[in-house]
Amino acid sequence: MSNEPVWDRPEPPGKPSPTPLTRELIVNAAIRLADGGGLDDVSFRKVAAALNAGPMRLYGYVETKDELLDLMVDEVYGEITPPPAKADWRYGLKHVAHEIRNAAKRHEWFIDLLGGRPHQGPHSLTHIESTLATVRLADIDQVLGVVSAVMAYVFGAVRSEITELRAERATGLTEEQWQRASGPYMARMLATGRFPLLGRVMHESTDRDHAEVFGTGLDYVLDGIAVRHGL
Amino acid sequence: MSNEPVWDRPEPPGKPSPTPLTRELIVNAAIRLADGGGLDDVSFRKVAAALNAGPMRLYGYVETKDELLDLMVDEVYGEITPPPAKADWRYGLKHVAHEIRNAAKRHEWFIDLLGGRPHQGPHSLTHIESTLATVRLADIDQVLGVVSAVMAYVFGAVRSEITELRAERATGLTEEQWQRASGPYMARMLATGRFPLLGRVMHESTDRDHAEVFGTGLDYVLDGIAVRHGL
DNA sequence: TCTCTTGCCGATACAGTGTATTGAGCGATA
DNA sequence: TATCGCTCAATACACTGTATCGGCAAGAGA
Repeated sequence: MSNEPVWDRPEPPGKPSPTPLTRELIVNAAIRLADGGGLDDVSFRKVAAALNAGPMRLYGYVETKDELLDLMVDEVYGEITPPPAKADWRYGLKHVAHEIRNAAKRHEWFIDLLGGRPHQGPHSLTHIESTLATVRLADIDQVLGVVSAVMAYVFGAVRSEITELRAERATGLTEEQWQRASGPYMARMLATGRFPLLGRVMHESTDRDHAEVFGTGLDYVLDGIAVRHGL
Repeated sequence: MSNEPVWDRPEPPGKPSPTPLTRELIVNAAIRLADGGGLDDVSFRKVAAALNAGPMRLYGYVETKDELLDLMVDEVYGEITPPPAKADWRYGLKHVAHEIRNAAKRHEWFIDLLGGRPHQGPHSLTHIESTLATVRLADIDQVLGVVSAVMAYVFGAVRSEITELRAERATGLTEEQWQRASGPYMARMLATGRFPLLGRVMHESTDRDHAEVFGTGLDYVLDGIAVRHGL
């Protein structure tokens, strides 16, 4: 249970222990592990081992694994630079969107954690605040609606991009190899003739730059906002 | 590893065993469990127990747990009714969007599985095909771009909605109770004065109907598509 | 009808997980 | 110096996905 947030719970003060250890040290170690081998490599035992400590030692600094994951997410939010204070709403939101995408490129696990639970860490909060500030509409409900819509698109788009990237990596990088792995099955399916458009997508589609695709989709959302609110 | 998809791998033929057991039975049992207690309740042991079988028995029908999850996702895709064949593109995409949202309302775990791995099941494929078919643009790249953008928004929006719903449920339904749980911490944060807009959101914001909020965001995306492609 | 073989099912086993509990050692205080 | 309290590590527990193995039961061949 323990829904009481912990972002400002104090750490134990001085630790003349084997290695001094901080919550920050723990989070950084966890992030390094996750960057290297994915979220599966983030276990209390492995994180502790990376810090020359026993697993149970961590519980002095972090109450539960979910809390550790929250801390990791907030840390990444801290890496995200806010849009220039007086930026145009459109430029500002674009900035935020690409900033999140870049963060997810650096830390692929980030996107897996993003939608899953509420983010109330200090970095998350300042991030939301600065994003809301970009949209200068009078009605706060409209501001929230606009930001939520953009974020929804960003989360969804980044997630699917990372997923695709992982899938490519898993089957071995090249389209060639994919043909050999999922190919036979997909070939059979396409041969049924029930999926003509999917067939066209797979055969005719030119693989465009991912960032560009992301930007185009984002422009749909921003255009829609512009027309609806006359901006 | 085993990237070879399994959607049409044949089942073992006759089973006059204690209970006959089918892949479909297994998937349905898993879905029932997940509907009841979330994805955490989907373990081979629990699913097998629900079918009066030993855990290892399932491996005759399902190669791995990930495969079981894929099958569950595809089953839910099967519940989604496609848009009317000759529907207007806008109406068609709206239909698909709400259909997915409704499915996620029935099966909250669905959205957790959605972005995470590629969906190549038969129901998933026909779903994608019929969605692509609603967008009648000549350039297949544009068709894909439009559908991807809409789906990205839908996934992101539904995910955050379900997440919020779960959070409410966890802290005990009422705003009142939330105030007592996360309240003190958030109150402290807001009291710093560093998050004026967030404060306004929490205090002034009227809690609108979720479906309506979802629809408004969706309209942003659709409007943007309309203006970009002159539809 | 009896035997052999084949294939499936369940029990057991293993490595891993998050975390509760317990015991030992050490630093600070009385 | 003796005691208290705190911290860290070891152990333990329940649980996960899955590999392996042993037995049983049904079908095939003589």
